[in-house]
Amino acid sequence: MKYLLSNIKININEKIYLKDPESSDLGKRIIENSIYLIDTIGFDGFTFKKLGEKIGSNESSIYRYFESKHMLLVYLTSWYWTWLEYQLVLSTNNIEDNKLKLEKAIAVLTQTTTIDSAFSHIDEVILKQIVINEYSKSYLTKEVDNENKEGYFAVYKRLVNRLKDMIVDVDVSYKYPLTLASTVIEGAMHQHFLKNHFQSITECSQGLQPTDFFKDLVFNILTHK
Amino acid sequence: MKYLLSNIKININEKIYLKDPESSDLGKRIIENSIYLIDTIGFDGFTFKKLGEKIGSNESSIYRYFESKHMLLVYLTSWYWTWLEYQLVLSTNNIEDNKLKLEKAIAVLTQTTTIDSAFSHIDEVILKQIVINEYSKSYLTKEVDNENKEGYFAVYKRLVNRLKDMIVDVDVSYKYPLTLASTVIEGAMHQHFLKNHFQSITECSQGLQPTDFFKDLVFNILTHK
DNA sequence: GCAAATATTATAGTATTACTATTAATACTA
DNA sequence: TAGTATTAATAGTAATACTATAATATTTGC
Repeated sequence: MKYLLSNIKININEKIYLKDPESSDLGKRIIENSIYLIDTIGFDGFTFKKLGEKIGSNESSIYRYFESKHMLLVYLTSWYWTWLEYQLVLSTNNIEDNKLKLEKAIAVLTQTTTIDSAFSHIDEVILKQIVINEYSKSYLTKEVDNENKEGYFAVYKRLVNRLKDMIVDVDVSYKYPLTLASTVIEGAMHQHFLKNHFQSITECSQGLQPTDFFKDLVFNILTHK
Repeated sequence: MKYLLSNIKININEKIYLKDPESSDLGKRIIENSIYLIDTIGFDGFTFKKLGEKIGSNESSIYRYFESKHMLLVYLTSWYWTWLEYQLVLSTNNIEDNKLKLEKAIAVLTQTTTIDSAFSHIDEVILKQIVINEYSKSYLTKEVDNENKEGYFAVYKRLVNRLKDMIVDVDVSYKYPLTLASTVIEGAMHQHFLKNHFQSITECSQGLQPTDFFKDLVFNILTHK
């Protein structure tokens, strides 16, 4: 899979950045190190000034790539969802059996990322942590409707729709395929968070993964129709 | 129910505030108006200075009640979950049939709040909106583990446990009662958000409520065991 | 190989935020 | 009426989230 991916570029909505970070060395350093820095100090404590210090560059240079730290978060999470969509398609592409296909899809979408792919300057494992801890901050804002119109959340919505399609393929009669799909994707992130910080309100742990719960959930809902 | 509640005081963990806002007129004005102001401008844009202007008081006076705006959010959401827990207990108390009881519980926990209760200075309907839009910001922080130890999220966790108990009463054999309970409570908030801002990834709308989806989900999971 | 264009860096500056500290005014209580 | 607690007013601080501008480096096009 690494080999397959190595010449692929993840395309991000051009409205999200001022200058494409993939187009320069500085841009790539911004992306690579913002992932580490946000993971370490959290998005709330993260500033372009601190990032500038970390990469030995200037705050003002970073502003030439992203309008604000909010837009950088939108970029990073869009990148992640695009990458995950790619993983999803690669993993389910040739599966004929609809149930097996859905099972695989749930696994890809709900498990912790362990794959370190061919995108050398991006650490997907840590990026997933950022998505778990910070993604909702990108849309829980007063600007969400405008930003949604600009297409900032398009990839995420497309991913939910892909899962929905696979749910429908398994059971056309099920009344809430979209709601189930969005619940699985968001719910998995939430369970990963609970596993790490509020263990008393989930069975999920090292031994039992969110994936196990969601597979059980979805197939019990669908097959008993 | 209004009558029943009228002499009840919602008790909040004393570590959350510096001075009990229920103990003074200014305190109550802080709570009442912070709810309206956060709903209007969002938690990110909310400041104690703006709140001071709104209530004709001084920024520094508000700081005598709450250490920071973060702690005010923790207070408001703790108040909401305590109030919801009370609603839950009142609504399910005398129901003998475990299935009916669980059904009622899911309804209370996942529906939009329409009840305007006896707590005159707190608008629960708007407070619920704040919980939907801002609650996750109270725990998606680097301080979450310390604050969790201080008991800031205790009511929320207790609520999840109450729902779990009712799930177990309906089906002891089900393997993930806690994960299901936390998924229902958090998932419902998420669906309300999607309904308002990302309608394309949920069937939920004016006609179809998150409650319908979650009742269907839970009873399909449990009864077919 | 050199000028022009572009990218990056450095410096400075601004309004706002999220507070803290201090003092003054007011209200309530013994 | 004095003492105490509460609230208000004012000032100040370090940091944030930027913007603007000039200087320097780097790339590229001919």
